[in-house]
Amino acid sequence: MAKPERPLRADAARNRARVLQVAYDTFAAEGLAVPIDEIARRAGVGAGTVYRHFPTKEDLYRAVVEDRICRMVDEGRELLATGDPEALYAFLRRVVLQWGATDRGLADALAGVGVDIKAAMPEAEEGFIALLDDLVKLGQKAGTVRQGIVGSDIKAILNGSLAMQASHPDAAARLTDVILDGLRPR
Amino acid sequence: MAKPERPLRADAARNRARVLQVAYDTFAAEGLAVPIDEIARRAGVGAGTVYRHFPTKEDLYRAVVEDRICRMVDEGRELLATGDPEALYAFLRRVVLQWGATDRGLADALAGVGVDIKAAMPEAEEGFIALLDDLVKLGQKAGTVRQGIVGSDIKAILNGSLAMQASHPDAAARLTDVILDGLRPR
Amino acid sequence: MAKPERPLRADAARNRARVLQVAYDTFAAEGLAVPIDEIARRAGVGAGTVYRHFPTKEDLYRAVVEDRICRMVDEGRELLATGDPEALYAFLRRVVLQWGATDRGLADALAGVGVDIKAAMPEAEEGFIALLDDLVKLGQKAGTVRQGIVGSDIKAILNGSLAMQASHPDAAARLTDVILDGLRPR
Amino acid sequence: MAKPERPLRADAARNRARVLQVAYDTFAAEGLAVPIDEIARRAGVGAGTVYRHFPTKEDLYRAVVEDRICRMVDEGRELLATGDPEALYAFLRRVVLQWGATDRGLADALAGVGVDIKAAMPEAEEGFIALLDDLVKLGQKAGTVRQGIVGSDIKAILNGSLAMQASHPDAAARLTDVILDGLRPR
DNA sequence: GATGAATGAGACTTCATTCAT
DNA sequence: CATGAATGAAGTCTCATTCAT
Repeated sequence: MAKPERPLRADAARNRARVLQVAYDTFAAEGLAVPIDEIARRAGVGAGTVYRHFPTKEDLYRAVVEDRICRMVDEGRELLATGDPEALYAFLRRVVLQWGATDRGLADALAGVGVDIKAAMPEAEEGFIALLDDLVKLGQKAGTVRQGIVGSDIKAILNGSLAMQASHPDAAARLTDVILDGLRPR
Repeated sequence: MAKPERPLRADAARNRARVLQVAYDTFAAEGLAVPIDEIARRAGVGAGTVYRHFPTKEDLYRAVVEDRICRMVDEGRELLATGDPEALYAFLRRVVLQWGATDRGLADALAGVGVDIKAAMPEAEEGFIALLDDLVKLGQKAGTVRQGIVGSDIKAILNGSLAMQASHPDAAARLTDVILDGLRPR
Repeated sequence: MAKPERPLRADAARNRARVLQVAYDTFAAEGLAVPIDEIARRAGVGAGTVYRHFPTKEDLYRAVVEDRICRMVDEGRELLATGDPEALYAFLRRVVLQWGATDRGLADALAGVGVDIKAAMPEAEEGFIALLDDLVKLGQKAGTVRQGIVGSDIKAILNGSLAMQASHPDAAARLTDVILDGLRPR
Repeated sequence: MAKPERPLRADAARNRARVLQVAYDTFAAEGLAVPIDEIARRAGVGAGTVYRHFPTKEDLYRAVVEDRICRMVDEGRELLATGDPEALYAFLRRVVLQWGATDRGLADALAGVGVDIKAAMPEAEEGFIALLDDLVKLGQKAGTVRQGIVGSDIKAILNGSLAMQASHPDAAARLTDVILDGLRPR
């Protein structure tokens, strides 16, 4: 996928991957305010190298988010493949409680803080919405999800749940179930 | 009430109120990243004047948020006084849809972005939680709110709902109802 | 002395004196970096009142220093009147050890930091030099001060001794005697 | 010597040296109140460059002072090596009259204005005191320096002499000899 | 005359981005 | 290509001085 353009020299690819990983860890742990120099330092490269791969800070952040979303989608696809009527709920719980707990950047990204996903990464956004659509339909067919709900609604609710988890981590598990209850047919 | 201390000179009070109003509008519209100088400019005062009233940027933000929370609490108290078993839901809908729609700073504040409300404004926080407790109990007595929920849970869910409204304003009305449905007894 | 111009209303005179006293204490204790607002606050007056009496911060500082120098001269005159051949040394010891220990502003002033005494307060400067001249002559007549020394030399050495006292207060008493020994005939 | 760490790129070393030189000249000529921006401008670099090499203004000042002190110590060591019983006096005269005449920052630094040498640069301070100790002992052995004096006393007296030179440059040569006379045995 | 609020220039510092090595 | 030094535009905050009350 992406745009191979030119296969990138081996060391360059290694650097790119390392920067991406470090940026992910750092944004997740400390938010978007971390200077690029700091990320470069932690990745063991010069600031210039970061800028070679990601021309602006926003580009770097976007790449991090895109990577995250793709991983989320991968996990969701696996759950979908099981055919479990509870797959949607299992997916949302996992994202909120496991990812959200360690990844402040993810919540921000989904909420549109720092980057407009839809505009910046239409493909990732589409894939994500498509997954949610599929999970919703699976549930609706099995009667575990109320009618009238679509994939983008789930994304909105996921946003909210992540924000809730970020601000009230202790109550998040219980309250996520409360919120998800609202998605079930009465 | 509050702290009379000294009634503040007429011009000072005028400027303080204007700065607070401008800061509110500006934070609401553009988030926390706006420079103090810009707020001063819009308020038609020198930067020094802002700093006289609010020694640090956080102090200003805190004052804005405190003001907002107090207004929210006032509205909530009115709804509570009607004794309507739906008062909790009416309150949350109003906060999310009417306030949240124009007030990005409010969502940030409740989510703890930029200021730790509980630490910075314990009184405002307490009053808010107390209101939510009362609204919850009213609903529980009338059977419109499920057992096991407490005021701070509502605050967490409100946070989430505001984040949701911020990122998906078009679907917010419908989805807020979905979320609130989760609070009702099954 | 000074310029009576108009005898100053009683309350104004009181304010002026209070500001001067507070400014002296504050500069002595904390140096010249203290804001005028702080001095006004400690004096229990508005900043505007300070500026009415002392149009600039330098004017205030100058007045403080002039006042100090006058007091120094008064003490020196008393010692001179005793006719004691050691009067010069007694005077210098007292100024360095007793005044210098509590009055950083004095050392700064004599050293020309913050204000040029000779230019700003020619009268005070002249009176001070005249005193030193008299003390030197008294000592020279009695054979306790070497020839070739004049009043302004003493002022220079006093400056140095005050600087020494400021930076090494513990050794100042002993070392002041060492320095003063250099003034005695061999 | 020093800390090789990494040899610093050629251009960086050049800029660092230039900033240090300009800072030295500027502090010497105009005191510590000069803004960093002004030093950057005179050095022909951006303010950020100054901050890269010297993270705070104090760091810059400290580096300037440390450099000065090291040069002083070097000169003193040379004089010591001659074994001349007058070495201490020659050293002090040279520092006061040649250095002090053009270097107000040096006097300030030794006096502890703006930076606490002992705390900030313990090595430089120790080396300086050790040199003075050696010079004193050389003189005491030869009978040119009175007993009971130690290196730190000389530092205190040097401080004073520099202050004297700063405020009364014309009389400094003569009066320095007077002060130094006090150090000789009677 | 006194007050203290307002002013606004300017200090220190940070950091996204560029570019010489 | 990688490096990391240089840049310079902001940002926050301070304070001498002025001026409306």
